[in-house]
Formats: sequence, C-alpha cells, structure tokens
Amino acid sequence: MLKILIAEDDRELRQLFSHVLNRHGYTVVGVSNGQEALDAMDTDFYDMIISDIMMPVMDGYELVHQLRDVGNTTPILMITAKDAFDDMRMGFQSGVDDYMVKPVNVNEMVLRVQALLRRAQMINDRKQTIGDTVMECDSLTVTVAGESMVLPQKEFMLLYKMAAYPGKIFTRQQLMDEIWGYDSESDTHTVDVHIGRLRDRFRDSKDFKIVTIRGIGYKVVKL
Amino acid sequence: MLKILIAEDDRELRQLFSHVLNRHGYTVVGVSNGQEALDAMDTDFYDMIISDIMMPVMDGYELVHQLRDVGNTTPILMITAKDAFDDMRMGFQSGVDDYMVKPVNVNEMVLRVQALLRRAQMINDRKQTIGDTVMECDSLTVTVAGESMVLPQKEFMLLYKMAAYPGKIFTRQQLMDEIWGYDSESDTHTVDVHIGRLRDRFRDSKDFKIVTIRGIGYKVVKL
DNA sequence: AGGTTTGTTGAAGATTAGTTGAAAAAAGGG
DNA sequence: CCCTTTTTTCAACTAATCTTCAACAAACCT
Repeated sequence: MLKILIAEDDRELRQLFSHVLNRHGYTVVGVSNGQEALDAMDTDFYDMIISDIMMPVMDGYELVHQLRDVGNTTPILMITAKDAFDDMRMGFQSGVDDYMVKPVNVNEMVLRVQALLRRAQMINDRKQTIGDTVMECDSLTVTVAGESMVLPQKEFMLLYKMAAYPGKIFTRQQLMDEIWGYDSESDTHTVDVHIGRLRDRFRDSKDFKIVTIRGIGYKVVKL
Repeated sequence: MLKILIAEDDRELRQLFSHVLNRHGYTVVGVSNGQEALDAMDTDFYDMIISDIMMPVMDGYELVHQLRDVGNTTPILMITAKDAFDDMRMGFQSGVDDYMVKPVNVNEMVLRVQALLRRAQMINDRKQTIGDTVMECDSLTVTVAGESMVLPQKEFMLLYKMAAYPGKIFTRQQLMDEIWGYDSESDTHTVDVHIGRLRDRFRDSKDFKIVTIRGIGYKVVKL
C-alpha cells in the first residue's frame, strides 16, 4: 500500500484530496504545514508528498529545500496558485517533480500521482544481494554468476522477504500477511509449496539455503 | 532524448532553464560562455543551443558567428536583454533561429524550443541502432541489412523506447505513460497487441527480441 | 509406534499473455 | 470534402503459466 503525505493548510481541501486518493487505494496522511510534514516524515516513510506552496509556519518551498538538502528524493507534487509561474519556477528550481495549478482537478491529480509514483519506482531499482545472488524486485529476476532467471511473483517475494533478514525466522502466517495481504484466505500450507519450489531452484546455491524451523516456519541462512 | 546546450553566465538562470527543460524530457548541458559552448560541441552532439548574448570571454553573438562560419546549422535560440533590439537585429543577421527577451517566461521558452526542434528535425534525423538494425525516428523507418520498412507510429515508438534501454523492463503502464501520455484512457492491453505485431515483423531479427516478463511487462534483449 | 509437522506431487482453478478479427479513428488522396 | 486506406483500439477466444489445494509420503518428536 503506497503512502502519501499531504501538506495543505486548507482543511477542506486536505480532506477532499485525502478522500479521493483513499478511494484510489492510497494511504493518506494529512498535515497543515511544512514543519508538520517534516515531523511526519521523521517517524514514517512516505512514497510521495503533495504540498501546497502557501502555508503558515513553513511553506512548500522551504519544505522541498529542507528535504532535498539532506538528499531526500521522495517525489513531490506541488500545488500552486493560479497564474503563479514564478511559483512553478522556484519549485522546479528547488527540486519539485511536478506541479498543479489551483483549482485542482482531482481526477487529474490522481493521474499525476500515479504517473509520478510509477516514474519513481522506475528510477530507484530495489534490489538486494546475498552472497553472489542478486535479486531485482522490478523484474522478479534473480542472477547468480551471470545466469539470470525470472521467478514467479509469489516465489520471488517469498525469497526476497526472507533474504532481507537472513537468519530471521518467519512464520507462515507472517509471510502470508506480508506477501498475500492480511485479508488473504489462502491456506498457509501454500507457503510450503512455494518454499519447496524455491529449494528446487536454488538447490545448488552456495550463497544461502532455506531452513525449516519445525513448528514455527522458515528462515534463510547465509552459507 | 534530445540534447540541448545552454550558454548562460548567470548560474541561477542556467539551473532554472535546465530544470524546466529537463522536466519536459530534454537532456540539458550548461556552460557559462561562448568558448565553453564551442568546446562542448566539439566533444558532443547537441540538437539545439540556447544562448545568452552578454557573456564573458565569448559572447553569444561571436558564438553564432563561429558556428555558422564553419557551416554548423544547429538551431540557436538567443536570449537578449530587454530593449536590446540591436542585439536582436545583429543576431538574426548572423544566423540565429529565434530569440527571447529577458525576463524569460519559461513556458514560452519550452514552446519555442519545441517549435525550433520540430523545424530542425526535418533536417536532423534522430536515429538509434541495435546491432545491424537502424531505427530512424523522423521517418519511423527501421532498416535491417539494406531492407527498410516504415512502421506505424505506435509500433515504432514502442520498439524505439524499449530498444533505447536494452534489458530494461517496462511495464505496460510505463509504456503507455511515455508513448500515449500519462492521461491516456486506452486499455493497457493495447500494448500487447502492438508487441505482437512487432514480434511478427522482427521474427527473424538476429539483433534483438522482445521478451515478456510475466506479471510485469516487456523488455528488449540484444542477441 | 503414533501423532504431528513438513515435503512432494499432480491436477484443478485462476490469472496473465497471445492471437485474431472487426470496429473506430486517423491519415491520405482525389 | 468525401471516400479509401491504414492505423489503432477493443473484445473475444485460445494458450501458457502460475497458484492453490488436496492427498499422500516422509521426517520428526516424544
């Protein structure tokens, strides 16, 4: 579930945006100025930020500045007043990814949000390494010594999740929760089947193996 | 990806222009005077030049002169100080393609850049090669071993986009974003159909093939 | 040994991709 | 400006692959 932070001092607008984005499946947190946005980002990770420019305490520019100065690259969609080309200029200058002019068309907003998030995902390629084995999230590809293979999604996710914390034990239910979703109705025994397939595939791996913890679940151990 | 060279001694302005043009999908390189511009053009090809007139070391006027004298026809958009009509007149005389008066409205700049590039594209053909296969953007033509064929626009774009990053995986939505536009309402399944046609056409290609990544999208791989 | 947990397998079910043809839209030509 | 041709889109169907479940075999623990 992608999380979006909205910084907008107009309470009504904030609620409108939240509502619309919520209906499109995003988790939304709203704050009313830049300072609160920074605070929120300290305690939680957000996939993108939608920020008004004019806000009390700390405005949108300052927010962007502070974030970019410390190397934060979270995509930012800025909202500017109508005809404020200067706003836009300063925005882009300080590292805004996209902007919208008030009054905001919420449908357009959703489209832009989706496009920005897709672009962001394209850039930061989430990958993970264990020994000489490289796992690339975006392509579900695992590469060992130049040999690549694409795994089915569920299998890949399982491996990726467990390989992220070598040695940590995951119960079947935990894995189901994280990969299938909390509300999945599938049998937890399904996990076993996938684990079996993974073991088949990586029978010869000298980087890791999947160990059963009887009565509990599984873990990946480095070799 | 079209490349633009910006010669402007004011660092802030340079960054502003870079940012805006970047957001519109151009690759931008900035230098701070005419001499540096000439140097940059020795080592790299640029699709157009945006140049201030007043610059230290070598001004814009001299830059244009030097380029045109050696037969270089790269489109040039000149930026002049307000009320400097003499600048403008001399500029056009020496071979400037368009000019803008400070303070520059960045939206107008983008429009002018696009117009100039469209005009220039008729002469300057953009192409891309993968193995022995040559793709020419302007004519939507693909040539393999002397055999040329013209593809429909969407098909060509798809191939061109993916061939630009061999091995990189594109989701259907990403491709829709970049080729149809992020606000397209077409079904992403349409991409599949075009991919199918491309595969038909290039069934016998020994340069590349289009690989499906199940659950994700497609990629072009070199052979 | 007996009960419980885990591993393996195959087949049904669900999802995703490929193919085709026809309709709609766009481009080109008279 | 209308008609023809081409391109693009959509929808229906087929094919391929992934996912799940269930049944049984094997391993483990006491």
